[in-house]
Amino acid sequence: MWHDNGPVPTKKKPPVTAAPARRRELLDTAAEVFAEQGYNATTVRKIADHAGMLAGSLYYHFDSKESMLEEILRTFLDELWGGYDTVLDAEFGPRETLEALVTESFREIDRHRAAVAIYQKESKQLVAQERFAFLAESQRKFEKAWLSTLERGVAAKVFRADLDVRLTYRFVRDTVWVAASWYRPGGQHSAEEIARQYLSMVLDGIAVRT
Amino acid sequence: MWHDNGPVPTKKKPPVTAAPARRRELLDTAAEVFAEQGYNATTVRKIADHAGMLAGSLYYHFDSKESMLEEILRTFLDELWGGYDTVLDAEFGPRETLEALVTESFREIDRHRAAVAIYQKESKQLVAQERFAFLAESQRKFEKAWLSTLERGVAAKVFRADLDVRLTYRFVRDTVWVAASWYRPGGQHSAEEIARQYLSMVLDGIAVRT
DNA sequence: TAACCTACCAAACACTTGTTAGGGAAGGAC
DNA sequence: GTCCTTCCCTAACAAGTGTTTGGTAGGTTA
Repeated sequence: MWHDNGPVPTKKKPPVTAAPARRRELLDTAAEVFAEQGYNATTVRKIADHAGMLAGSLYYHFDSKESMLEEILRTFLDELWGGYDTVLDAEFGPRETLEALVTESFREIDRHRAAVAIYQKESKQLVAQERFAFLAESQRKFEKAWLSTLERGVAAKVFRADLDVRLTYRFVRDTVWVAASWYRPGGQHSAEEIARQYLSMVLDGIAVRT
Repeated sequence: MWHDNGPVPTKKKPPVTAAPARRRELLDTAAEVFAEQGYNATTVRKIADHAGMLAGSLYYHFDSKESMLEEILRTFLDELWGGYDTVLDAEFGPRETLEALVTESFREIDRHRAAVAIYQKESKQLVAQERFAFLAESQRKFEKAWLSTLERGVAAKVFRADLDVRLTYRFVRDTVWVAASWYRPGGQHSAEEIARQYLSMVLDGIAVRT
């Protein structure tokens, strides 16, 4: 039987609340390795190598490999929804909303390339675990935002009436996020340029108008 | 020192040449598990479970987990290029070629859903291994076929002149293959229907023409 | 009947995995 | 000086990994 003896010094003290700079550094390198090799194929020893330390030392900062993954994804989604909510709250017209969402997405890829790649590759298997239930919630919000934008556009006659909005949603969603697998910040195209090209394709098509 | 004693009966005789039906069955279930859980997260014991046997028994049919993966991908790519080459050899106009390639791709997803999902998820990390060099070759052929089709279209003024063909190629490629992650044969839409919707979006855009 | 082949099982192998426990060096606070 | 905190190392652990070896039930062939 246990008695509640107040804040017992149970073990070490992993700094959970105020995130030190070192913690961020380690998460960044971990995200890089996860994105490059895949989560399951990444061993904690590889992460430690890239960080210039030994495997066990990681457990001073984090209490499991999985919790590193969770924190990486949580941080990314928090910032993503910061940007998205700003767009959605502005209550633009459907076309402008779509343009802003796409542009914002490519900006997030620019800022969180590794996290997006991980999200895109692993989220499908992760949502099954209750620990990663926040992924499912994010996906629902995401779907709702996009579907309602497309439907508003069809209703306002700015998008074509014969559109299958669910299919269109899937196409747009996938194309946008999968870009994280080939996008390199500082490459030929900026995030805004890619967004412009993509929007021009999706909105007006690649065929010459006759 | 060894002497060459001719065709020595080295070990058992794994049936490499003529593929028995059982082999195909096992590869199909393996592909299913690989696609669902990811290659690295899939243990040979899980594959054996799904096949109703024990892990060691798999090694009567195959000589490694990796060789199962290789055979799955090889079989898929062989059939894929069967379809693609037929389209390319027909020498349609650029727009018709693009339509045929997209349609053929969705048909392949319909037939090899699991293999496509694996290919899409793992190929990037696999091409580094020399064993999977055939993936790189396939990617080169793939890129060449698409780029030349797009360029032909721009030259013939059936595709817009301000198109960034490399970006367009990436968008189309990704959207098509990533569909394997949500497509379910026997679902609401047939492969041809999805192809039609997708082509309508890419060619003519989703915006209403003004 | 005897020999053989096919397709599997049972049990182990060497190795890698994520994780933990204890210790210690460096540096600031008192 | 001593104490304490931060950050890392050394060394090991148990569980899980892909793979191998030897055996065997059942059918086919000679």
